[in-house]
Amino acid sequence: MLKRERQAYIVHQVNLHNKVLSNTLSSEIEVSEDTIRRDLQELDEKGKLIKVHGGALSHAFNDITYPSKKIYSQDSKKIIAEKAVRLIKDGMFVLTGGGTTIIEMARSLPVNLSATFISGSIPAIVEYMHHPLIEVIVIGDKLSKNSKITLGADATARIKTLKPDLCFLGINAIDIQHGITDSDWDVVQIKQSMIEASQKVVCLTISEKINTMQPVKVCDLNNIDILITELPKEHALLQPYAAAGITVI
Amino acid sequence: MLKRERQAYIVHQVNLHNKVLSNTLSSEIEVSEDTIRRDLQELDEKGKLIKVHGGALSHAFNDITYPSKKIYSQDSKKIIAEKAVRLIKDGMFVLTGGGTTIIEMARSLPVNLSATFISGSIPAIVEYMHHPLIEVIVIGDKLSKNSKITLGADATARIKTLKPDLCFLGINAIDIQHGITDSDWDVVQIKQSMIEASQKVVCLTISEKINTMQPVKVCDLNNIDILITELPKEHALLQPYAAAGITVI
DNA sequence: GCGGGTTTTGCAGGTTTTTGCACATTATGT
DNA sequence: ACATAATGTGCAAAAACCTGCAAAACCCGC
Repeated sequence: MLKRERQAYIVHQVNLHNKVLSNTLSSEIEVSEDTIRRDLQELDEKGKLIKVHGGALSHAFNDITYPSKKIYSQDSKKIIAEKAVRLIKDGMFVLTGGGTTIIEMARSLPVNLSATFISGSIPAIVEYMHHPLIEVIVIGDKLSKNSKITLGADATARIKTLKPDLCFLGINAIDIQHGITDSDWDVVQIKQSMIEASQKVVCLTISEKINTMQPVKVCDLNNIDILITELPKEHALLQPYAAAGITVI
Repeated sequence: MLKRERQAYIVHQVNLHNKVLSNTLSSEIEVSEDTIRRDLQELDEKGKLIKVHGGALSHAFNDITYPSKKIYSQDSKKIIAEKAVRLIKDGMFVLTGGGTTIIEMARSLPVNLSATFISGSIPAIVEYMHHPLIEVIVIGDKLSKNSKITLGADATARIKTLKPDLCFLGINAIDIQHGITDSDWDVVQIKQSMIEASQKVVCLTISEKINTMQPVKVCDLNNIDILITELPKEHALLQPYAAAGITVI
C-alpha cells in the first residue's frame, strides 16, 4: 500500500469514527506502528486531524461528540426559556426550582409581566428580584451550597401549603420507563413536594437529558403535564412522551 | 478509550450536570479512580472545571455574580465590619439583618471561620453562600424589593423559634432618648423579633446616624448589648451610650 | 538497465506517558 | 472524636513515543 493511499485511508477513518488508535490502524493496514505514528504526525501538521497519545482524534471531535456548552447549550436553554415564559400569564402564582435552565427562564421574563414567583433557589430569586413587577416569595430553610437552593423539612412543609398555578422544574433525567430521576436525594424531596402542590407541572430540559437515568426517582411521567425542550415538538425523540399523554412544546 | 477522549467526556458531563463524582465517572468509564482524579486535576489546571473533594463542579454554575453597587461611605463600613467579625467565634449561630453594613461584614468574614448564619437578606445570603465553611439558613417569606429582605408573619414566626448566639443589625437611627428607630414598619417587625430571639444583640451603624431619629421605634437602648461604629470607642459621641450600659466598640 | 540520490520503512535502544496499586495522610460527616 | 471515604505520593509495569540508523524501495537522468 502506498503512503498516500494509506494516509487517505487514515483520514477517512478519522472522519468516519472521529477517533483512531495507532495499534488498530497498524494491524489493519499491516505496517509498523512507527509508520502509523509518522503518518499521524504528518497529518496533524497538515491540520487533517489531531494527534494524541495512542492515536488521533478528528478535528470535529469536540464539537460533534460533545457539543461545546458555551455555544450549544446556552442557546438551547434560551430557546427553552422562550417557550416556558409564554405559559405564564399575568396574576399567576408560579413555583420554580433551581438550575441553569430555570435561571435562563428567569432572565427571559418579559418586563411587563406581573406575577408572583415562589422559589428556594437563590440565583433564581436574585433574577426575580431585579424584575420590576414580579412579587417574590422566598422558601426558607438550610441552603445547599451545591445546588444553591434551600432544602429540608421546613421548605418541604412550606411548599405543601401552597397551590401555585404553575410549577417549573429543571430536570436532570427523563425516561419513558423510569420517569423523572435525579442524583440528589434531598433535592428530590423538594421536587416531589413541588409537583404535588402544583396544579400544572412543567419540566424543562435540554434534549441531551432525554432518555437518560439517574439513581433517585422523582416521579412518574403521568405526574407531569408539560415537557419543554429546545427541539421542535415534532421531533422523533419527543414522540414517545407525547404518546404518554404529556403536552410537548 | 483515549485519554483525550476521556477528558472530553468528563468535561461534557460536568457541563451537563454541573457536578460529577469521581467514583461515578470511574465506574462509567471503567478506569481507576486514580486516573479520574488525575484527569480532574489536569482539567482544573486548564480551567475547564473546579475540582473538589470527591469530584468536580462546573465553572459556570458556581460563580453567580451579584451586581454590587458602590456602597455609601464604604470605608467606614469596612472598619465597622472588621470590628464586628471579631465577635464571631467558631460554631456560633448568627442571625443577621440586611443593609450595606451587614453585607460589608459578610464580605469581611475570615475564610477559616466555621459558623451558621441565618438571614432573610438576599444580598447577605449571596455573600455567605460564597464562603467555604459557613452554613446558611434562609428565612423565607415575601421578598421586599426595597430592602431585599424577606418580610412578613412567616419570617417573624420563624425567627421566634430560634435562639442564636448573636444578632447583627444594621440600624438607621439611634438616640439616647428614643432608642433605635427606623423608617419602615414591616422591617421593624422583623428587627424586633430578631432582637427578642437573640442572646446578644449587636448594632452596626456609621457615626452619621448617631443621635438621629426615624418615625418607627424598634426598641429601647437597654435591649441592645453592643454598638459598633467606625469611631474609636473613646470618642465623645459614644460616651452617653456607654454610660447607658451598652458595650461600645 | 544502471548508479547515485532520495524517500520510505522497520527496528533497536532509550525515554516519556499513562495507568493501577499500595501506603500514609488528610477531609468529611455523624 | 471517630470511622469512612477521598487524597497525595511513590513505584512499577506496560504502552507509546522519539531518535538514529540501515535496508529496501523508489526516482531519475544517462
